[in-house]
Amino acid sequence: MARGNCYGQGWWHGRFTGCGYRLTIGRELILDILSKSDKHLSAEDIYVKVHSRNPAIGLTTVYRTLDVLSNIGLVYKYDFGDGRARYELSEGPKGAKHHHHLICTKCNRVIDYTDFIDEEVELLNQTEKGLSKKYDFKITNHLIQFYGLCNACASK
Amino acid sequence: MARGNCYGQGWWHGRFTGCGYRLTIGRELILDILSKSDKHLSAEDIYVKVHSRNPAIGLTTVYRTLDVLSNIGLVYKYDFGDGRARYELSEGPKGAKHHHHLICTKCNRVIDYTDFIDEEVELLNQTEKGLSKKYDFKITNHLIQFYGLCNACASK
DNA sequence: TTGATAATGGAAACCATTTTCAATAAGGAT
DNA sequence: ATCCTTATTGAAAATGGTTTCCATTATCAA
Repeated sequence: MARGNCYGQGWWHGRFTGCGYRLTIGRELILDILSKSDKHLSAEDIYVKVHSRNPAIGLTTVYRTLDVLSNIGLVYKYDFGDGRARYELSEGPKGAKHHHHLICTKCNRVIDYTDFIDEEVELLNQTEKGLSKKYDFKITNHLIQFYGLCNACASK
Repeated sequence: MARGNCYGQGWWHGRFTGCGYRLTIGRELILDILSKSDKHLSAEDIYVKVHSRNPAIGLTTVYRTLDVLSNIGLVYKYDFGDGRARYELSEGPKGAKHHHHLICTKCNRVIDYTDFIDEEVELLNQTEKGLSKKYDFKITNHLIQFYGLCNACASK
C-alpha cells in the first residue's frame, strides 16, 4: 500500500474507523459497488454483484453492512412500495447530487429528479427549524416522494 | 334500512359502490374503526379491534380491505420504518386535516404536524405541475416525512 | 328470489430480513 | 512481525408481516 496516500484506501475509510467500525473486505466491496452502480439497489441486487466478485461474502453481511452504512449516514434506505428496501449512497467522493423521487404506483418505476430541489430544500430547512423548536425534535433528515402514474402506465 | 336517507349507511357508501366494490360487514366495520380510532394503526392493530367486535372477521380480510381502501384512496399507507405498514384514513365525513409526519429514528414515535402545511402544500403543488409536465407523470399524491430524534431519545 | 361472481376465513405459502453460533479476521498492543 | 481481544463473518434456521389458495359464503343487480 502506498504510504503517505490515505486516499488509496477509498474516500470512505475515515468514516468507518472514525466510528469505531472495522474496514473489511466485504464492506469495502459493497461500498465500491454502491458508488459505481446505478441507484436504488436492493440488498439482493447488491448481493448478486458482490457475490460475482467475491463469492465468499454472504447475503447476511450485505444486510449487516447496509445497516451500518445507514446508521453512519453513508447510505439512504428507501421504501418504494415494492416490498423490499432500496439503498443508495448519500454522498460520493465529490458529494452526491441531492434529489427526490417520483414513484409509479403501478409499475414501481422510480424517477430521480433534481428540478425544484433548491426551492424544496429551502422550504424544508425553514420548516425544520420551526418544527424542531415547537416539538423539541432534533431533525436529521427528510423524505419527499411523489406518487402517481408514469407515462407508460397512464396510457393503458 | 331507512329509505331516502343514503347517509344512514355511512358517508363512504358511495365510494365503494361507485368503484364496483361491494359493501360488506367487514369493510364497514374496518372503516368505522379507522374513522373513530387514533391514527397510524397497523393491520394487526385493526384486526384486534375488528375481532373484538366481530370475531368472524379474519386478518386476511383486514389486509385485503386495507388494500382496497388504499387503492380507492380512502386510506393512506405509511412506512414508518418499524417493519409494519400503518394505515390512516385520508378523509373523514368532513374531510381530514392534511398533515405530515415527524418520525423518531430511535423509538419510532410519530408526531403529526399541521404547521407550515399550507406553505409546503403550495410549493408541492407548483413542483407537481412542473414535474408532471417534464416527466410526463400523472402525480396523484405526495409524501413528506422528517426524521430525527424525539426529545426523549435525544436526551439520553 | 335467484344467479353470477365478488368476498371471505383459515391454513399454508411466501419472502425479505434478522438471529444464532461457532469460526474467522481486523487492528491495537506487545 | 506476532499476539490477543473482540468485532465481523457465513450458513442455516428462525422470524414475522403479508399474500396466496381454495372451498364456502355473501352481496346485489336483475
